[in-house]
Amino acid sequence: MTAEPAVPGLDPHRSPSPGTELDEPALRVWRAFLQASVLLPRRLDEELQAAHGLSLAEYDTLLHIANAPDRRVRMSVLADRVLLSRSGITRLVDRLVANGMVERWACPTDARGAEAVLTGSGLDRLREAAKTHVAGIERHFLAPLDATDREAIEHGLGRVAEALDPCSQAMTAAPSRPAD
Amino acid sequence: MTAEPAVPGLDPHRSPSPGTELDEPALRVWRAFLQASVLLPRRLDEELQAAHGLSLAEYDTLLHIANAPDRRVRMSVLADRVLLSRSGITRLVDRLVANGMVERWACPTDARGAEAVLTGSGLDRLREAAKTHVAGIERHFLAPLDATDREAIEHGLGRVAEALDPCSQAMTAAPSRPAD
DNA sequence: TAAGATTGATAACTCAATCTTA
DNA sequence: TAAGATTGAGTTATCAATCTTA
Repeated sequence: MTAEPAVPGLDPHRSPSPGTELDEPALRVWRAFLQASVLLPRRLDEELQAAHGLSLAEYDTLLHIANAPDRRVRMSVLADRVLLSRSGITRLVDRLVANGMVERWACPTDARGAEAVLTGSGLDRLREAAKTHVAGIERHFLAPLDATDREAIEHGLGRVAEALDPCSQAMTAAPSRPAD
Repeated sequence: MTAEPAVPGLDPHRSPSPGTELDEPALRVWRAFLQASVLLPRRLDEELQAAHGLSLAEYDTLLHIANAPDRRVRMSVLADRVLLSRSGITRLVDRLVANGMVERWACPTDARGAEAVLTGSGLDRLREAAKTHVAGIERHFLAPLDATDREAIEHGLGRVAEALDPCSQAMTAAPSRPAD
């Protein structure tokens, strides 16, 4: 008991080597973000899985294909959007193909390329799953946030994400409009 | 081109079955959060790995042990803190033990239990890694956020996380004080 | 009988190497 | 020679089953 003063250089209450640690408020923001960033996707994944047998990544992939012109996307574009590696998206699409939600087509303009194309069944699955998923986002993410929180999170985390990967921002900023 | 109007029921511009989709602002907050929640931990993990051969989860585990009284923690407590399953923490601690950063001791008060104990070498590794990690958090997470953003993120995402897992909040709210 | 921790089997990702076409 | 996509090997997580002690 009376807890050892904790590790110098790590515990916010002591400051042995300045610059090596976060002050208390900074630590609290960081931990709040870290916790939410683990717990929230995990919960949404569980709900999606339980209700529709889809993982969050699979859902997200279907959604990106569905929102693309003609409901077809190049594999590499898809990988960028879903924040997965090339091989990762190959395997994920393999699963969707095996379950009849997606078909793989050769790219007409570049014979090296492949396109993932949503099937009717895939669209149906997606539409069903969307109800669950949207409800989950509203309940677990949006509900606890007031207008100020939402504004700040969009702004702040938007900048954070943009700095980490400038490419992936097209989608976030201007959803499904060709030019903006 | 001129992008098909996208999938009904999924695209914010059309509203075929109300309640099935998020409005545009909500969608933007959500996507900002989702992107940051993938990209930021990934980047911090890469930096830690490159500079010190530690994953983010390993770092976090070492930190929790280090900040515990006596630098020792029960495995199950550790699992809760690091948001890992029981078997997950067993395997992670296995790696830390194999690398000499942690030792496994029998729990004195409950012979079923085990405690993870930080070694001197583990503490050294942690201290070194902390420099990199704190710098990364400041640079990639805190720097793009102004005071308002931080406040909102701490409050808002704090509530989000708390609703998803009431237990895991003890740490976030009151770091390393026995009673609060 | 239940709780703490570990082990076996499995899933989903990564990197590096490969194959095909530009 | 390089770019798009896939395959092979390895890593790290999970769940379910097991072992030990309360």
